[in-house]
Amino acid sequence: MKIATWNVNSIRSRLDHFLKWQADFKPDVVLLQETKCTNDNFPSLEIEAEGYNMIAHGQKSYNGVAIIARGNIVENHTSLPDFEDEQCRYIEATIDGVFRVASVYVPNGSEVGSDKFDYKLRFYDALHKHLRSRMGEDTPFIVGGDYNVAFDDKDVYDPAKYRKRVLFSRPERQALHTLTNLGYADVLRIFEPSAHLYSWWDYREGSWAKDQGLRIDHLLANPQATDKLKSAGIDKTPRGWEKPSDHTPVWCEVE
DNA sequence: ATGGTAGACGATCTA
Repeated sequence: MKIATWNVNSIRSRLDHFLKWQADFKPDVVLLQETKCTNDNFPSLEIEAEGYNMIAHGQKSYNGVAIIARGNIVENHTSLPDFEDEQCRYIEATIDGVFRVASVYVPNGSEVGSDKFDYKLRFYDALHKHLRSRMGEDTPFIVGGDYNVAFDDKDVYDPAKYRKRVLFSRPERQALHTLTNLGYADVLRIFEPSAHLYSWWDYREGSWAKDQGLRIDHLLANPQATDKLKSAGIDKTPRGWEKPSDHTPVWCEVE
């Protein structure tokens, strides 16, 4: 079973890319971020046409998350518990009653020290508390999304440049690591321990052509899901298409 | 300190 996460930067403007990728890659579960549309405007019929189900939690213009799966989806959260948030950044569901997934779109943070940066850290605190509360459950659980933070130097094309900047500053890395410290695995690194791999390339400065990216999209797995992992990778193909999202899918295969 | 690009939306805001 293949599970992927993808920040599509508007599902409506990326629908052709999504459908092509869906047909080629044949995922069983897809976790989307930055859908940028209300549930009413979500192109559900096209996405469901090939035998998929889906749920979404979206708003006008910004943010928005969704879960697409071949199996039966039962929604259990559309926001982080105990975190007042008008922005649509979290959705969680049970698939076929046997495993759990969540799609998370962590705030970008704008600039270190800004109000948006503070909001990002508070979001991480709420995410940490929620994932902690799920630890110890027997159900396999995979939380995929745009975490807007890179784990380590090898996840950033120029670590020195980003050391004190948003996406790689010390407080952000500490916040991201609190999640793995709970016992959730950074799935990609189980299979690719040392390669320089990225999931996002800025639209500006020809970053894609120069392969100047960051790995800020992650799949985190609880121990029960980690034990079932078979493979993982980053599918760079859609990033090379015309008018792409600035992010590309990150995937894993589980038993 | 600024600008570089993209998307939503209809002037800027967010990333």
